[in-house]
Amino acid sequence: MSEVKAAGGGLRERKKRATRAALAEAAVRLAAEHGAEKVTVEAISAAAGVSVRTFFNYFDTRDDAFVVVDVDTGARIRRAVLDAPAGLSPLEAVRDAMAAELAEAEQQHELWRLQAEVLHASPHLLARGVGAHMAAEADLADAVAERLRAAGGGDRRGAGPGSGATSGTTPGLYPRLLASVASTAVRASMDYWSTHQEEAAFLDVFHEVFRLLAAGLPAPSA
Amino acid sequence: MSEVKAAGGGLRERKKRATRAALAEAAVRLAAEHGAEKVTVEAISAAAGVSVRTFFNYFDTRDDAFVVVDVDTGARIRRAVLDAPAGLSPLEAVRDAMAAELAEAEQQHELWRLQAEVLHASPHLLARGVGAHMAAEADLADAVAERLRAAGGGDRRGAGPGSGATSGTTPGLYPRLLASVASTAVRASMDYWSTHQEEAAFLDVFHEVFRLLAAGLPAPSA
DNA sequence: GGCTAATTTTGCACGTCGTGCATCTTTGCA
DNA sequence: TGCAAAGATGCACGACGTGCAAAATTAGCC
Repeated sequence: MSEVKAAGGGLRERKKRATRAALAEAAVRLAAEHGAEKVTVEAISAAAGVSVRTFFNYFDTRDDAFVVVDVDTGARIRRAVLDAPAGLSPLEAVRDAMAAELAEAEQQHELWRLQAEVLHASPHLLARGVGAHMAAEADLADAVAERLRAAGGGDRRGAGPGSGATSGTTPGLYPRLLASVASTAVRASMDYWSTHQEEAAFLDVFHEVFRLLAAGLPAPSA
Repeated sequence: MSEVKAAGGGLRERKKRATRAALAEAAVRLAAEHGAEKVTVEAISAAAGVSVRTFFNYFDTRDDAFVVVDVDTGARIRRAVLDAPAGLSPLEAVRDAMAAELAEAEQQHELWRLQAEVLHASPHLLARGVGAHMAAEADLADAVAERLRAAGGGDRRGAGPGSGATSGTTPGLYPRLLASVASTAVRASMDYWSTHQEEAAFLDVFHEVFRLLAAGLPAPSA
């Protein structure tokens, strides 16, 4: 079921990662050219030089190939949130963790840009993207809850179940909200930026979005 | 392609709405009982007393049946946002519009509850729900932009493209962000509430979420 | 009631998706 | 080199989703 191991030095792991990347890239390029709905699994597989059956060894769904997310992004963000300076608010910690990750992702400029176009062209895939990030969202909520717990020390008003979480229990309302809102913020930033690529840099949009969130989404005229 | 007309007195329209509702209800009930993935279109169609082909006359996708959203919810919310008292902030206007809509939805208590369970059980469908609300999200962004334009009058700092929108142009960053964050807030509320139905009323969770948003998502301990 | 036109439902054929299973090939290791 | 583990492939099969044309239902009219 699309098992994917973390970075390993072995030749096997390396090849698997390469194949997965090749499939994802082929999917995005074909979708950018012909439209996502017109791209069959057969075409993607052929472009990547593997059989159709193999495609489904890497992705559970055709659409997953367009949305591909680096598997250990979640783990890195979790760590960044936990390791962030104690002075930062949860929102700031999450912002910085995501910014670092996005800056990295933006390095493969062309492919990322193509993907943004593809996702923007068919909202259907945007939703799939949200789904792909949903597990990561849960992890993020956990990380936030744990950070709260660490910061709160003995007296952890609002960190226990109800608005936070003890490690091992399910996160409360606040961590979940923060995680989902932050994910949405990324999506909104990408969506806006993908239609204004010439006017603004993505990271500028991203930071403006978090500024608005931290300010409580006040009317822009005020 | 899943054409659905607004409320009409004709016998034809009435029957279409009834069939659609019957299909959606059958889908949710079957999913709640057997798990969403195990429910075939054939089973849903049989339960609703129509042919498989007819199912696809009402829904583009099997999953759409689980996620069904009242088609003119979007229009009602738009109107509520525009008609809200001038003293309310955009966030408050959106909150109240959504609260009214959700209070209405909660009237079919049992079915709504079942649906919440089904969606929560398979995150896959939650994502589909987001997708279903995506168009509504764009409408909401438009409404927010228009409200800003109306409130700002001649001097509409931040309402024009860039952070708002003139009616007819595509919404700026702020309206899009507000719309997507508000939608996410609803989703987060439902998600949390669906695991705490005994402890808290849904609308209480909902209002707490918007309180947190308006406060800029501060750490709960502060 | 009966007739006609419009709309809806239905069956059928077809292509694509996604999965289980058996087999073959490649990799890792001694 | 030879053996064991893991991945790739082909094949069969059920389910999804769509176009098309025929049958059934409804609305409007006499």
